[in-house]
Amino acid sequence: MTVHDVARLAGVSTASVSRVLSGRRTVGADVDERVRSAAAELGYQVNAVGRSLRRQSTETVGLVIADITNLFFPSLTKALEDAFAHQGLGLLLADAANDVARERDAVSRLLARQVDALLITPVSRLQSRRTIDEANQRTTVVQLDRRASTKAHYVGMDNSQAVSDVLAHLAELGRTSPVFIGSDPHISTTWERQRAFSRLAPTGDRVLTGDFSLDWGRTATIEAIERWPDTDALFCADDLIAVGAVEQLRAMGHRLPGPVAVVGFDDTLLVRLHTPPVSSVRQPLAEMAAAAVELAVSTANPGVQRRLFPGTLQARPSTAP
Amino acid sequence: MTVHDVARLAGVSTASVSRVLSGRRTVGADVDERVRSAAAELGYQVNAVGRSLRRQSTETVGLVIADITNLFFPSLTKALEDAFAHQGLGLLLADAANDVARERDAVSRLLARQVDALLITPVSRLQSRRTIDEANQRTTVVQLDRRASTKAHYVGMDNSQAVSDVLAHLAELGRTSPVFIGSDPHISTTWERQRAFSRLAPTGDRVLTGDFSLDWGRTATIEAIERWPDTDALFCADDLIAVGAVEQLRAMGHRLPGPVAVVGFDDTLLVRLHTPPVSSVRQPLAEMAAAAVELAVSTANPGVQRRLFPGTLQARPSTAP
DNA sequence: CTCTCCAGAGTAATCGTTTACCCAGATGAA
DNA sequence: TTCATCTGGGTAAACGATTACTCTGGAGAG
Repeated sequence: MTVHDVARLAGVSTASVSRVLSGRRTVGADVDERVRSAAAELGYQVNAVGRSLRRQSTETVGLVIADITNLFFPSLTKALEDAFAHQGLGLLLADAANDVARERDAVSRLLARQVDALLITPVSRLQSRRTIDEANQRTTVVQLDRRASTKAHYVGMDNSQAVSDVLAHLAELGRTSPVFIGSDPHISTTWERQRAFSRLAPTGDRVLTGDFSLDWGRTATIEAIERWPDTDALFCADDLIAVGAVEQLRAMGHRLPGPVAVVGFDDTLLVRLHTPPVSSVRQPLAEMAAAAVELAVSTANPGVQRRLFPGTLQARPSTAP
Repeated sequence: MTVHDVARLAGVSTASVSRVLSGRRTVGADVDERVRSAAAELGYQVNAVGRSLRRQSTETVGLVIADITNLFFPSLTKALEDAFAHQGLGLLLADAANDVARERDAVSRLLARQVDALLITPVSRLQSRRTIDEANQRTTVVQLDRRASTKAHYVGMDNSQAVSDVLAHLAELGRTSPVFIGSDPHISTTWERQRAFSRLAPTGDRVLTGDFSLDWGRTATIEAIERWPDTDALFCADDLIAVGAVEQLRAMGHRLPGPVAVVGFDDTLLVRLHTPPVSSVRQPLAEMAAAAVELAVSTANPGVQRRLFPGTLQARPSTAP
């Protein structure tokens, strides 16, 4: 079922069929009508592969997610899928499973498929740079949430501002001795949040780093309370750690809300549905996705763009007085 | 950068280049060597669009997810991505956002892209049927987790067995008056679980149906306890409802573990990290994904396949004595 | 020595669509 | 009336890779 079949049935040339169906040039009323009804009769649908080859554009963008089991990324993926589908663009998904080598592989496969743009949440702040820079020479690359290269676009949250907001919130409640529980410092978001904390918090040197897990939240909590007994807030680099911290505090006999507050990042279902609910910084996913679309489809090249969006603290019982 | 460039540099024909790089026919040792080094020198990478057009195969499968915000589906997506990437197959993702019209759209877009197979978790047991049957005439369709048509392959969990296992577990603990809290009965899994419950449970007529939400879990719990005061277990169609039920029970002053047990489906992070942890039936995602791959790539057509895998109850405090 | 067969290599057709280019006829201005 | 312009349509050349087909030379069988 091709344009030729439609053309034959309609008694016109393939050029006319293409013109009618893609609407890229006007044609006479009768030809238009004949083509449309022929196409309808045959149930013809354009073959996107042939079109892509000729047009040199696939109307598809690649998305490389650092770790799709991390609850935050499905939310981001959904926001992106929404935004791109709205533009008629498909999303070719790949998971890097937190592994730089798999990430490089995924990027290479997506490039071979001639994606019109590549979205990526880099696995590692340092080690993903080369992969991104190489890809950036072949297509438009947009870094999302995390960043590893200054040569490619970036869309994310203003972590500095977010950290500052959270600290202000804590201070308002009289909590002035927070400890930062970081996750893996190879992750750019964690890294940025931690640096902002060090710069802005009264107890800026109280920082622990570990990995992305509930257990790390638990052990870090024990360590924090032990090393700094006057701790009155645990500022966690992400929600999973925050939940671990809350669990540990309760296991240690603390009440929540109580003497030690806990706050996380990303506002995933995890903290919203937890008992008690845990405060967390929400990223404006829809706006970020819209910005990603804009950068991905922009033909004009006004240099590398960096778009930072404000995060908003969702205050919940875990930080209540 | 095309086969022509490589051919010119290597001093051979494009046919030879293609043969070496795709490895589909043997060539002489010197030609092989010359082509490889020319390709390496130019950094040539095959253009998958051209290849797809000629080979009439995109090495890509489409995945239409009913609702990607439903925590279970990201896990499924990850399992699928893993399994298909392993075969060198890409995953083109679309979200139906729980809407039959959007689902139809997504399917049509994926078909236009000539996906080699289409994976789908149908939005509605009844209304998705036509979309699936139509797609099934154009490519191989595999229904996953949920099903709407008997004419297309299906890979899922044996809900009957799972329900039976859970009831046995409850009975062992002396709980013989369970209530089933269903979700939207248009969802095939919910529907099957509910029917199995009605058939197998001693209190098979105690069934409430609502929607996929925490709040429904809450209100259903209230209603259940009110209508059937001897209720000793809440058998929920999914984890979100189960968590809602647990929350409501606690709000009503029940202890957990305690007189009323709660069990859910899908074993998402939600129930694993909840306090108290909630029992749930785990689906064997990796096996299901492997089966999906097998069906998707199978060229031989031995008729419509139905692959059911056993679920395993993860017993946790919410059903403890 | 002749004939068949085979391996290795090249030529060119092909996949389905778009579009550069061309042509005919009509329109309108001078 | 003449010439430039415009409109609507067709022809055929792309896009990039694969592969059916062809050709050549050599090996092996008889």
